[in-house]
Amino acid sequence: MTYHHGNLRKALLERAAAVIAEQGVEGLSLRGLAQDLGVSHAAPSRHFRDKVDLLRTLATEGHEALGRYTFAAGNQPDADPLEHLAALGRAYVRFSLEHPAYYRSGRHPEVAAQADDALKEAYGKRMEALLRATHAAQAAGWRQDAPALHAMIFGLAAVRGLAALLHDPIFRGHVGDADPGALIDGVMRLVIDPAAVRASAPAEMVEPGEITAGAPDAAS
Amino acid sequence: MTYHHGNLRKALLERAAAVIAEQGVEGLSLRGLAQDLGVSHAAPSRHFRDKVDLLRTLATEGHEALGRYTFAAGNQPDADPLEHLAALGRAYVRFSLEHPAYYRSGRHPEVAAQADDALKEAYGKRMEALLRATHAAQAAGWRQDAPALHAMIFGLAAVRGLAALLHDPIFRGHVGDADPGALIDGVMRLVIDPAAVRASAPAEMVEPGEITAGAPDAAS
DNA sequence: TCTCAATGTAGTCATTGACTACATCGGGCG
DNA sequence: CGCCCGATGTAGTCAATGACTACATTGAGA
Repeated sequence: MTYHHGNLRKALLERAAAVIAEQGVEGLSLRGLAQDLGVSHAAPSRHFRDKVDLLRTLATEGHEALGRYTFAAGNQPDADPLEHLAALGRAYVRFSLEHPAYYRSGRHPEVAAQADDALKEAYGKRMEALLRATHAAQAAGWRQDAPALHAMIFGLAAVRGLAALLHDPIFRGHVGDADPGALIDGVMRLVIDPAAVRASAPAEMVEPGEITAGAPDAAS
Repeated sequence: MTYHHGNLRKALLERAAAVIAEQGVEGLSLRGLAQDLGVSHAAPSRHFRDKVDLLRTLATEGHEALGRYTFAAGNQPDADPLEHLAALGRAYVRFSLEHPAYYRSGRHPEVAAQADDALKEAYGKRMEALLRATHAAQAAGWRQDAPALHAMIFGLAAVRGLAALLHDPIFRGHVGDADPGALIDGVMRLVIDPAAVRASAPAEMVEPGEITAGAPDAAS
């Protein structure tokens, strides 16, 4: 800690995440970060070309972490494809609440406008995983009438919008006391909508009385 | 135009909207605005206390305009409550594409964090109108099993999320050529889901078999 | 006509991002 | 073993910006 810091890059990312969680991206300043870590104001430039570069790095990490988080949440071995998809959606929203810095940096307009290959690839991997899960759910009877792309975007829009609402102080002020957990479950039930699957003709065999019974073939 | 501008306040709002539409909120500067309009750098402070005050004014105008826009789009006299709700949703997303400055200022985190009474009221009016439309749709058989609040938030999250996706360059890059209009229609069909209503017991008389017929094209 | 509130101007300061030149450290190579 | 050089951090600087203060101009109404 004398002249060289040790791992300034990592420290910058961690401190930035803490600041963003507290004050949002708008409250982040490179000079403030340097001061917090006890280095000179120019030190961060050795690790990040500019402010967007730091945010983009955080955003890329966030997409990768979100991928692991949703994978872990959706990987219950006994879940049928519909429950799997619902679990992915619930995990997405919970992740946004538990890791606000990842959420905010990942959706910052400057970052999206200046995305690099690493960020695009991390984003693309999530989309591919989601599309696979969507296909599996459709094969199990969910929204079979819709194009897979529309069905995927429908689910993605719902969870992204719900996360946005839960991060929006104006919305939070209007719905008042609502418990986020109950809201997430309730909304995701409307997105996945097992009743509609049972009402239409299911592709796999589903007994019309069982609600969440196990369709064993959960295609990873 | 010699010493006094005439209507600087209005000119500032209009120019700000144009800048935001082009470069986003991040590209907006009060001094740049003043220069564009040929006034001194301190002139804007006579009409807006600070930058957030200007954005908040734009956001409030935007919520009011969105209310009128959706009301106009959803007010087809012969539409049933489900089509009405779907029209509101489609209008929301179209509005966000046609008026990006209203959309972006209205969802800026600084603005949401520093909302004043006027903004909260404009927001609340939209929520009330949406809740009424949701109640009507539920009375007509839509998602009757869900609490009205959950059903409303489900629809709101879907359209807000879809708008966010359509404004996100990374998403746009991944879905490629997709036509926004077709996407909006396709996703809203999944949100409103007339088939599920007809499959369960409808409150109003609905003939099973017809899928998308009957509704006059909600073009315009 | 005179007054004064509304509106615009000029000057200033602190903060911030970004750039350049210089200092220090430490590992690999002669 | 010692030197060299790339990596890392420092100090200084500049332009852009938001926000503040003091002053100037206008025009409507008492």
